Amino acid sequence: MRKPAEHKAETRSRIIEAASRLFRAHGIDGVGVDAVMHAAGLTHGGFYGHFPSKEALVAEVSAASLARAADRWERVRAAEASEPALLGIVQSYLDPAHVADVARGCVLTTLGPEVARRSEARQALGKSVERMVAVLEALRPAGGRAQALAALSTMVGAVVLARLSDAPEDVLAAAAAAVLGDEPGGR
Amino acid sequence: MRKPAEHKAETRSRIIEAASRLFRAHGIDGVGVDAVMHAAGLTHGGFYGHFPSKEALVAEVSAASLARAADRWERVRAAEASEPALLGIVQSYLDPAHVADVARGCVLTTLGPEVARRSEARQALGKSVERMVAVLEALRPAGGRAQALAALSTMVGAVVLARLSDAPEDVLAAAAAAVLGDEPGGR
DNA sequence: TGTACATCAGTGAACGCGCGTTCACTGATGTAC
DNA sequence: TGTACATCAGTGAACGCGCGTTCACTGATGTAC
Repeated sequence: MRKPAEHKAETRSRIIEAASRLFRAHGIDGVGVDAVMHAAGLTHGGFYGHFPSKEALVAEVSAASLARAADRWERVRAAEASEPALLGIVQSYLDPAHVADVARGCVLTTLGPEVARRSEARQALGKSVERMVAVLEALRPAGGRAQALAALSTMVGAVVLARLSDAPEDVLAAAAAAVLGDEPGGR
Repeated sequence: MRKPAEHKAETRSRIIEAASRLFRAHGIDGVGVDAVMHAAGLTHGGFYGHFPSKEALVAEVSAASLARAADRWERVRAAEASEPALLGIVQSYLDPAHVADVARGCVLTTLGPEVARRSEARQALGKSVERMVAVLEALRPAGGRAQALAALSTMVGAVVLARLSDAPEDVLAAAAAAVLGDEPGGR
């Protein structure tokens, strides 16, 4: 069954993409190696030709998913002026569609606590978080890094809470108002 | 082995308390019924005399843990004036000790996404979240419910991010400044 | 007050099942001649 | 150009193990007489 040269790398990405969706939707411990391989159109035995362990897949998947989010933010920042770029990033993050689509949701909100318990995966996330904070800071430099960190905290927390809430829109709207500074209120 | 009348209820709480610590520390799927029962000083077979299923335990544990947090917030609110009460609540939530002590950490930050995937447990959380929001709103009524929701989002997100970060104090300090309104910056 | 019995919280063996991982094998492809 | 062989991505059976759950049993306690 030997395949053309780049075939293995393609299969590998297919495994990562399948795992990325499944882990976010059902949790890391909620998805077995065989389910991932099946979703990638393969049988479970082949897995260990691509990854040394499930833990290694988890680390790579977490890093890859969040890196993709960071890429998107940087692309938006490069393509638009600060104000519309910030608006676009915040509104698409704090969107009911993001809350509903767990399988494609931001890793920080879907797997954050689970990844925090796994040192290998945790460390693989750091760089992308930093890039996201940097984008937020660049889009509103006056607030400095602290305000960027607070904004990201608000966004992540709002999506987590919205997924637990019966009225997700309220949480999202409140968080968007706070992050974008529309009438922060009471200060 | 029949025990005094209230003994069964005491055992039940012991199971809930053990599960509460273990689930938060290792994730719901990371802890088996036997580990919970062992931590409660019992053998696994007795579990089903107290709960119909692991899922039922998960729902009850989530609800109980968050209700305890809501109790604490309400007690602080009742005991102190608004300003010190808010300061106390926010600072103890955004404390490095809270980030480090996962086993006793707020359910929203330790099990949020996991609970969001389990409808029974998710629904059991709603009331306590609402109580926490109500406390925040009461402590700063001018901002209304929206600001309270945003503040809770920031606090939850900050602890989640801090647990993923190599510099948790930065995230916590930034979130505390944003929530307490010390120099929100750039607005 | 003392004895016999019913209760039932907790025990521990057993169940079927799915997990992560290993490994001997297959067979399509690239390469050597 | 055509044939023989080596490679190696992927297969699928098998492994030991721990899971959630069931169940026949135990034995300390409360109750009835």
